[in-house]
Amino acid sequence: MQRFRFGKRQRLNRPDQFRAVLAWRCGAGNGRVRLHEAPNTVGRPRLGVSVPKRCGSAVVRNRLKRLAREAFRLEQHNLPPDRDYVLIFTAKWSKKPMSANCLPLGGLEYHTVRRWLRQLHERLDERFLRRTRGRPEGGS
RNA sequence: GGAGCGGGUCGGGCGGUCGCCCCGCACCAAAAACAUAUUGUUCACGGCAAGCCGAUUCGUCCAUGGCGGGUUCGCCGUGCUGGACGACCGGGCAGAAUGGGACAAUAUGUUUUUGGUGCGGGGAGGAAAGUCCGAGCAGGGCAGGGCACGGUGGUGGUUAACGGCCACCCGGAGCGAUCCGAGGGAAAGUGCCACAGAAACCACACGGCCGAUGGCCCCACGGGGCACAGGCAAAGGUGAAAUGGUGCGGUAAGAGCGCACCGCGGCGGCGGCGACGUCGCCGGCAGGGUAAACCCCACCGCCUGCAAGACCAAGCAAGCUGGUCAGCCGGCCCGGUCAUAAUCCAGCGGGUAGGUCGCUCGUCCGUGGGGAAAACCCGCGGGCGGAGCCGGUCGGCAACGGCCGGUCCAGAGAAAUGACCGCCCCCCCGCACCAAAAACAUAUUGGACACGUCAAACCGAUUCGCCCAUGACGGGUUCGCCGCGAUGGACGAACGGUCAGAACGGGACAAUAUGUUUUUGGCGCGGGGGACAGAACUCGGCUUAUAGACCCGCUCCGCUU
RNA sequence: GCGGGCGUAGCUUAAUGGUAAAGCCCCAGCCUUCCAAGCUGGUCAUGUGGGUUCGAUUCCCAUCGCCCGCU
Repeated sequence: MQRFRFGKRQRLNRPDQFRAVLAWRCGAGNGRVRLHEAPNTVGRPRLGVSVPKRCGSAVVRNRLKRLAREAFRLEQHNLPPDRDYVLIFTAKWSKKPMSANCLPLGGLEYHTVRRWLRQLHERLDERFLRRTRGRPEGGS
């Protein structure tokens, strides 16, 4: 029976970890979020979420991070375990549905974020494997 | 019932599954430390009886002689030599035995850390927000005064403190409940007041009025004229604002010149802690606005901020240059302090970007355990403090304070409170049903009504038409008659009456029934919505955002009793 | 977290408390065979809400938005 947990050891905690993932330069985005991947040697997939301040107020940013964590928690067994992931929210969200150039937060659910995560990972997977074979001892 | 004012409380609830952060307990795994045991290695680590030996030392006894002194000649004292015994010391027994230490390995136990599993407990707000004030706390080596600068600004109180809060005063808004007010000083000084206006604070210039009085002229002696002296400050369109306002008197014209009321100022009495109020008297006005312009007065204020600061680990280069009448409290001065640079200050260059504490009530005492320990850790009990929260009570109009009791349980650090489902609650929309009310339509019944209709026939002091008879009277005439008209009668039409009201029709309105629509309420189904907003060292306030729900007190208006 | 600063036409900037200015842009007209340039005229603003004042872009308070510095 698979457990769907997401503790502190499954997250990226330090700024240099984030920088290492982004320096691998393997990412894709869909206009609302970006996903980056990089190999690790820990033996479990790890996620780091980055929500910049332009996404909205503190309530909005907390909401986005919780949705991302919930999506990763339920999707983690479908992802390759030897990688680090960084999910970056890029669009501007708002609680008010009528705001200009803001996406409404009300209709966003974790299913949507989970679907984005899966689609972006499928787009990245082939590129990731090619780069890993290219430099087999790269991640020293 | 409607409209409104003030204050307070809450900020969806219950259940299930999965998940996050912190704390405690238990178990498992790993690592480290410590303790114990065993084994091994090692150590210029320690000790070892009796018997034996000895060129150690001491004591007792015996023997012998020497020396010195005394002598009662018996001997006494002292030392040396030899022997025996005893004690001590050294050697030896005596080491590859034994004890101890260090190190290593193994086993067991304990503790700590990390990870995992299970159980239990706790886990966002009234504003956590904005960062507008005030404090605690920390640092600036020591840390004070003045100036400058900044803030506040009715009075009294409250508080750790505040620009907060409470009560009162004054001014303004409102019918009112209530609300709003940076609300000291313009007679200390400076500045500004556009345009308009005679003039914006400076004289009363400009523009005016009068000419009573004096002067001049004329004269019919009643007076009139001139505007020279002189008097006056009322009118002067403007403006936000113009040297008190209105009215009456008064005058040559006028004027607080006089009076009344209002405003203003001064003095005094009374009430109040006070701001101030009130009463009386006096002054006749003593001179614009602006201090959220500079300023004056009173009071308050060091600066920096938990990314403060302390410790540990790692790393780098105790590097270079300059400074010393400096620098250290920064804008200035005084006072204070360090004392010439490894140490202080500034600049350049180099390294780190990890962890623990601060930090989530604090502190003290007693006791038990661990411990070398007064340190420190754990458990239990109690006390004290706190500007925390809740309740009660007392004082106070209140803010608030005193006392008593209970409670003090978020603590992350790329940053925890979430996701899904079900039921319930509140609001909105749609549909269906039920009930009530209203409107409309239809039907039936009743039906106010100064609403309308009614034939034929009959009647008529009505009107008209036509016919007949008579032809007054007037006019014309071709003398045949014509025209107009009166009267009477017949006929026809109209009009009025009778018939004819308890008839017929219309019909406000009322009742009943049915249907439609609307509104309200209830119930059911479906759909949508439930705000503002996320702790980051901690408190006290303020400000701002906020769907709604509930409670309390009060005001005004309308209706009913 | 703390400390500063700024919001004026579509854009860039002015403006002692007294009619909000200029350049570019846009629109219309003139000129030109047409375009450009030029000329003439016009439209368009003090972030928002209060307060002080006779009068606020300016002074004060609150609020919203943006920028910068410490780190």
